[in-house]
Amino acid sequence: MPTLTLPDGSTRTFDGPTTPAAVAADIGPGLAKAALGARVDGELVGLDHAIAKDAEIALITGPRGKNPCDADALWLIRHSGAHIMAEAVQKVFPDAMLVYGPPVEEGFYYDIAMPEGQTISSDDFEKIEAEMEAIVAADRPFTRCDMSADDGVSRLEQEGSKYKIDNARRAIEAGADSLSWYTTGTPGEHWDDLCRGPHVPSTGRVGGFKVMSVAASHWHGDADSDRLTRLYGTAFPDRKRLAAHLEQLEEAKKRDHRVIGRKLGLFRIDDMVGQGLILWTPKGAIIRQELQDFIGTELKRQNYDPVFTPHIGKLDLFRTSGHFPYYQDSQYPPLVDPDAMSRLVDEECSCADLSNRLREGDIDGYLLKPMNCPMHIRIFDGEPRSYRDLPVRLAEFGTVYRYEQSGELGGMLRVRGFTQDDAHIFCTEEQVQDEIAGCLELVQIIFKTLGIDSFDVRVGLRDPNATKYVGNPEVWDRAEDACRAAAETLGDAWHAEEGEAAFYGPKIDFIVRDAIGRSWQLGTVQVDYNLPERFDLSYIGADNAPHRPVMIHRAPFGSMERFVGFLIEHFAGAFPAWLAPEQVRVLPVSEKSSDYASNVYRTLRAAGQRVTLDEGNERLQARIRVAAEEKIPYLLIVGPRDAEAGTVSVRARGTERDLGAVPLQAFVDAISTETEDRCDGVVRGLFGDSDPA
RNA sequence: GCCACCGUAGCUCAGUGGUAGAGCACACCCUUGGUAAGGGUGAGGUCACGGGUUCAAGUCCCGUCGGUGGCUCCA
Repeated sequence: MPTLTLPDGSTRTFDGPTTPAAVAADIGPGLAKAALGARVDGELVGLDHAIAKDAEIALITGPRGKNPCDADALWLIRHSGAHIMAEAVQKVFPDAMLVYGPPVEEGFYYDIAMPEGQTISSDDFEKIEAEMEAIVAADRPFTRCDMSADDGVSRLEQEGSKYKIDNARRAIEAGADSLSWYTTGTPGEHWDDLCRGPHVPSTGRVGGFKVMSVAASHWHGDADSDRLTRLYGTAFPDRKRLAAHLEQLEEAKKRDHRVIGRKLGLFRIDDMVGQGLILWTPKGAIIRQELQDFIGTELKRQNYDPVFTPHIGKLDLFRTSGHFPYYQDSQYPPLVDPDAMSRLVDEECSCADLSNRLREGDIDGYLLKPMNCPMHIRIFDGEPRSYRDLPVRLAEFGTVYRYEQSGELGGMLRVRGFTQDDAHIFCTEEQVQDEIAGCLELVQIIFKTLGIDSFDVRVGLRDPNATKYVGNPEVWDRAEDACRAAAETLGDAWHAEEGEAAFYGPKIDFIVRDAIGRSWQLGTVQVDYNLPERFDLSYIGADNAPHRPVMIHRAPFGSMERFVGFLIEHFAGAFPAWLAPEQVRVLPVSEKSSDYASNVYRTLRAAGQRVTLDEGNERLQARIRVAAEEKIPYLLIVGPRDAEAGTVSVRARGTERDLGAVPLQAFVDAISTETEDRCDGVVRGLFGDSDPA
């Protein structure tokens, strides 16, 4: 006699074992029709799930009206969508073997092993979708069939799919004592697939779906294992929500920094220069320079010492740091000294030999620096240090080069040459906590000033079961506590991840998402016990004995390239005035006002604003449209009326008309304050509207 | 690096093996217009690059380079 408790606290008692479907029917026919699945004692289950004892139950239904779809409902729909797509694929490609098809954040995928020589291309999507359409239209029930583990495995062995056998074995190893299949329709008659479920009650409940893309993947995520075809799809309860999702994706693409960057002329990647190497055009350079100036003032406040170091250094430096040859795969090959090169040519040295001898250290060469720390360490070590000198904070916008795999490169977000807003803090063990706090404060100032409020903070801790870490455990514990405590000061969301620490120390990373939903690490703060050891760093303590300093690596922006790439998307190109490459554009109504317009232009220039004068012979509307597309924060429209009164008509970005006319000097003062204070809304404040755009 | 797709004017894109196209941007002319596209004319191309098939290739095939998405990596 199970008694079930509903989310509102009410209870219902049943005579014997029951199912969510029966519970829904008991409540009402509407709910019975709308139900997709249920959570029973927190576990997501199908409507046919047997409930034999008292439990808490929440029925899951599709969305009503314009409400967003419940996450559980979407999960069920997409999981079922993956099955429907798999069935369709096997109809189109009968020899395709299925591997694994889970729901994911934006939809689902199915990994498929295609027979030798066959591929799925985007041209096939239409055929697959047509088959899916037929399966959905038939509205066949998802029917679950359970088998004992032994019977299930022998069935799979008969069918001969090594992938499904593997899935089953893994499930059994994880503790499953039976295996289940889901049929889209009648078992024995219709298509089925090994699956733990649950699913929506019938195929018709997957109301809107689309095959999105095809990509390669590896079995078990192992690059050395079988190559699979991964087909991505998405599904929604209805076509309307699918259409809304697709439209949202289109919108997101318009925010892509590669699209906006080209449109606004912020940066270029040039084939002739090389993959993953950013050319900062004048407009993009302004944004970067403003950011560097911004953080520069904060660094001064926090007593950092700026330094400059070269782009290349001897291989021995990076042998000592451990970067070479350990990370050789992600470095540009070393540069060999010209004299040494001549000798090698005389010796008829082969490439393989050269590579070996560089690795062994027989010949020296130079490396494009993959990190700045070894250089900063040599600066620290260049003079004797007393505990009274600590902490030493060396800061540099240091450009580093890493030979990232070509398939990984993307716009400004993943590149081969980038400039870190890097600094290394050399301090005592006791100072670590305060120094980390100082670093986080920097990150906070940056994020707050730029209005970045959606980010993840990940505290990377060591994996308690691994032995790869350097430094002693008590020191690690203290550093990890310091990282946690510092993250705590950020208040909201941070999470610790075991095993995410670097081998040399724990770290705090700041992670954001780009326009199309991918995660990227921006700022980072890392404690390092390894490099001081490798370089044998020391300072003289109060006890007149040498001690090992601790190093902290930190880059609040991460890299200028990635940060600006992200920022372009964050602002969708509409930068606040202090960052905008062009802050103000003066638009004379007609040539009659061009003298006054020049006067306005010169006044703003003299006040240090980045201003242009558009004297084109287009109509005012056309010039406004162009300026609006260039996302210029302020347009000053000046005509005879303004010339007469000595005013400017201010049109702020994003407004339909000008805010009104103000005396020229009032505007100059307001925008100067707005840009100097790196804030928003001062100009608008002139018009009694202090809301930022 | 791997798999799939893509590469035509500065940009966005049409183009069925048979003479290279459009819109925007650009230049010039007309227009002097008070808040998101006034009109006209013109210039602009080794169809990514290199081979091949064919009477004929932007179009078909192979290779290279580059881009996109994903996988794998990411000190």
